[in-house]
Amino acid sequence: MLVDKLHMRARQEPEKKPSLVEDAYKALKDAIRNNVFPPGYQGSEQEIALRLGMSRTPVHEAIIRLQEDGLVRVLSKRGVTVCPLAPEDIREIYEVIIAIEAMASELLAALPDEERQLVADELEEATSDMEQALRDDDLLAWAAADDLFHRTLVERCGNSRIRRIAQTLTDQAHRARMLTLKLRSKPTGSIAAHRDIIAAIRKGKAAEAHQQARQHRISARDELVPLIVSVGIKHL
Amino acid sequence: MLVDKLHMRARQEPEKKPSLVEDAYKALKDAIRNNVFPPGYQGSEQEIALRLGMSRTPVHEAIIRLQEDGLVRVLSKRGVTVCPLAPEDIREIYEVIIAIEAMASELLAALPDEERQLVADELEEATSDMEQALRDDDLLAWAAADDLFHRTLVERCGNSRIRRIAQTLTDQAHRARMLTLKLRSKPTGSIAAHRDIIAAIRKGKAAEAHQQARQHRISARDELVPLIVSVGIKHL
DNA sequence: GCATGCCAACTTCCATGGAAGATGTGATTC
DNA sequence: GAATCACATCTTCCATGGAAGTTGGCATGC
Repeated sequence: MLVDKLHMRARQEPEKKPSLVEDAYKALKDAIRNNVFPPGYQGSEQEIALRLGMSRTPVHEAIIRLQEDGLVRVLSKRGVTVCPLAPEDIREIYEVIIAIEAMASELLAALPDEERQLVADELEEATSDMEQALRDDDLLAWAAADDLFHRTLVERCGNSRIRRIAQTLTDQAHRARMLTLKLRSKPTGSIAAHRDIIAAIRKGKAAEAHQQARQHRISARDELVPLIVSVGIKHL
Repeated sequence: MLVDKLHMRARQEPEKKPSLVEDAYKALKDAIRNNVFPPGYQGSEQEIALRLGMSRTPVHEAIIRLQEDGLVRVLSKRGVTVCPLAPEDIREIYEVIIAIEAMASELLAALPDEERQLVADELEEATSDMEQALRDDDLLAWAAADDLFHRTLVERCGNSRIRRIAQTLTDQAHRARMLTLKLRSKPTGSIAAHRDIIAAIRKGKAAEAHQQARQHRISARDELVPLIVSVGIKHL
């Protein structure tokens, strides 16, 4: 235990201390993700503070961070509003994801052999979870496993900035993702695409991994964006 | 004048109102960029507030934003410190830039003809400025023109998230850039590379524009990172 | 009925004070 | 002389109040 503590210190991990700001940030982010505050919702910091049982200050500061993340917007003296996502925004987000994840895959494929195989194993596990979920007809489990695959991709690539950017983007896109999940047909194609990416990583073929990941996300975009447009949703 | 105001409103531009937080944010960012607060500098919000002639609150909130940008870090109860950049960070930043700008170029090349040529003209202008600066032996002007080229690339690509991410990254890398500017030999190669990118955009060849921009930034990374390592700088 | 202007009720924005935590210094103990 | 502990001082963190700005409604005038 003592060793653990020292280890933590040595690892430069500055010890998490739960602050009210952090609590508010997480709670609000979660509330937005799960449509507790639907897009377009407008409320006051006072009201949110009351709901979270804290003062206005930590709420205010959490909202500053959420605004930096692009999730909310404060309308100077008129309250804070949850940013709605237009199809245009989804397109933008996917364009960045295409570029970012392709780079992440490329970096993974350039890792030393041992670690590369380890990551590939993790990716493979997430992919078989998707397979299983599909057999069980459990869309939510499928989405969770798919999420895990893509999260692993960026978290293991060795670039903290890629990880952070990808996280912020998927936070934004989460609502759209949940919507389209129910709308489209069974996503059987993803599994094969994931296996292609994994294979390229295993072989250490950076260019191929890049191309496969890129194509996978391009396909996703080309499927989702028209779908969203077709249902006539202006924002969500 | 009245027309202007109406025009602004119509354009959904929510009217900039200079708030103290915004002032503090810009002032601090600028101070960090220009090494007024050198990397590793540690100070208190109180002190900064005094220096900027305002209360602690707006400074505190500005620092939250700067922390979100990755420029500073607040050490809970021990002051705020300016994040030093290790060579590792430079590598990370460039990896993201490689991916992001390649995508931006690709998007530019996919624009409708008219706008594409317009942007190409802008890019060409920045590039000839670089040429001129090189003839004048004015490194600072060269850097400014080079900056403008890359900024134009991402600002005109039609993706606001790409623009934002690129801006944040270049803010972080600015110090490193200024340092290496003096260290390396004359950057004559960039001009040809820029022209290749411009040509691809003019022709509307998305894949080629992507590849050219990517290669240009890869070269930059492969030149800068070893350079920084070679001078034995651990962080800056 | 309709436009106009005032006003009360909100909102964020900023200042300030106290609470709690971190740090370094010096007294105390052995 | 070295280790330990109390404490003074500095820091961020959070609460709260007042200032300034925005909005919607209501009275007023025609």
